[in-house]
Amino acid sequence: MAAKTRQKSDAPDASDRVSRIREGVTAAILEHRLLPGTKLGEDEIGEIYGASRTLVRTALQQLAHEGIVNIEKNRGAFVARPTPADAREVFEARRLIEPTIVDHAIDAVSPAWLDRLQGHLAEEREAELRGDARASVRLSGEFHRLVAEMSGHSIYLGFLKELIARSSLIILLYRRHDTPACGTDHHAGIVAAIRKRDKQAARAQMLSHLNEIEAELFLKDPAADELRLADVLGA
Amino acid sequence: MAAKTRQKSDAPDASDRVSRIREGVTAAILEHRLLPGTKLGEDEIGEIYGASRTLVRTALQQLAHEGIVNIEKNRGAFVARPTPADAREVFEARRLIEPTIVDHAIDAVSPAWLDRLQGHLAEEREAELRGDARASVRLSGEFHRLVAEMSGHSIYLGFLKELIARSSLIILLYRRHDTPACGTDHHAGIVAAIRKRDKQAARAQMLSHLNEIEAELFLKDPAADELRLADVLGA
DNA sequence: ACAGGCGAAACTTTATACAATCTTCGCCCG
DNA sequence: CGGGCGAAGATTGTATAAAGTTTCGCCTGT
Repeated sequence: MAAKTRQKSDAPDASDRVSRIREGVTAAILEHRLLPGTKLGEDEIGEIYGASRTLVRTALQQLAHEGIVNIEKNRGAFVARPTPADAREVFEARRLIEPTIVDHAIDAVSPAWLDRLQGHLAEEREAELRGDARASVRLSGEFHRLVAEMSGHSIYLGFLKELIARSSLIILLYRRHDTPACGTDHHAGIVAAIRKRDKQAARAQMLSHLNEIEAELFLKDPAADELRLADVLGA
Repeated sequence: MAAKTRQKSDAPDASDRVSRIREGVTAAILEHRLLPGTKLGEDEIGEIYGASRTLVRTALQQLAHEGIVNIEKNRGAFVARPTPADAREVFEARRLIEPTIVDHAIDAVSPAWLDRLQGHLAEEREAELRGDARASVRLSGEFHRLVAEMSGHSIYLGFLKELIARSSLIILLYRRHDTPACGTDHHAGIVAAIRKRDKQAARAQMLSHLNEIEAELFLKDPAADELRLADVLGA
């Protein structure tokens, strides 16, 4: 019922064309194929998806609202470039919300959900074995999203989708080493706690998981312009 | 800086025309001049604001993303009608986020902010004395938003804006008595705690404030269709 | 040789026209 | 007299074209 209310406005996998565009671009950003600062021209995207600029524009506006695209007036849309301050805010929000989400997930636990979680872990392991960094990044985020879906809390799910997308950009921009996404083992531990219906352990593991991800980042406050230049030179 | 990143995508008070439409409609919904279920025709709104359907459409899509408008394919946009389940989710989320927000607000406390808070309390009292229910409803929500702005946490602010807007609809739909919005006294108490920089008291007061608001609601699960009929008859 | 300004091209923004879909009202049939 | 079918009207979804803004290159003047 709650889901039905949002179904049309926010359809996650609707078959209409604007959703296809949105998801295509989102995937490209989340898999780090589109780097922060990249210009997303309307014609360009429209040609790729065989759609008119009207639809592309709608999709880009949605992505802007989700915070992974910036629309600058009369200049166009660009892949967002979160600042270190943004990064800290995102992770703080995740530390606040995700422990509560796992709580709810445990309340909703069922064999079917455990299967899905287990299957996801398998996918993650496989991608990492393959050395497929893109798939790893994507699956790593999808794990958290899966737990949120499991919680059945549509508002938390919506918030978390936004936070995950931004996190992906943040990790790309600020990670220290070439860490292979965030540890698959952490995810396995969280699933184990969910299976045991041990809320306290699940919350604690989720929290430390998030802390470790953030700890691997290099979040210094640069003069924003310096950063911009440095990145451009690097790319 | 963080704010600048979101400025264009999410501009709260930008001078462009689509923002004017969005804020006009939002205000109408928050002040309970537009009731849940009301159809928002594109031509209709466009004529009011002297804008073409393109701009109206953009504004409505943003409102849909904020959760206060539902867009049904090929049918149009309607003021959202949150279910009791939605209502419980919204208030749970607020209970999670707002105590943390007041914490941050206390960290950012300054004479200027205290003045703004005090001024807002005065406005609220005045509106209530005038018996201006519309202004009361609006100001009551704006208080929470003000605290969120004070916290300087742009992500929490964005989330809370959404939650406040939905809360307004929920209160309209499900309140038991004609309670004069949520108690101004609570707000005064919260401001007092902020002034004293007493985080524990501020969190506790915010929490009990939210609990009291929700306690005044009548959140039974009706057959959705029954509810719809009852409302229509009432209106 | 270099700085400043002018102009054209490319892009976004906005408006309008067209197509598809749904709703509604009337009519016919049972 | 009630229910279902069908066509007209209205509304949304999509595309295209006109308008405004920015940006970049080039030219001129010093």
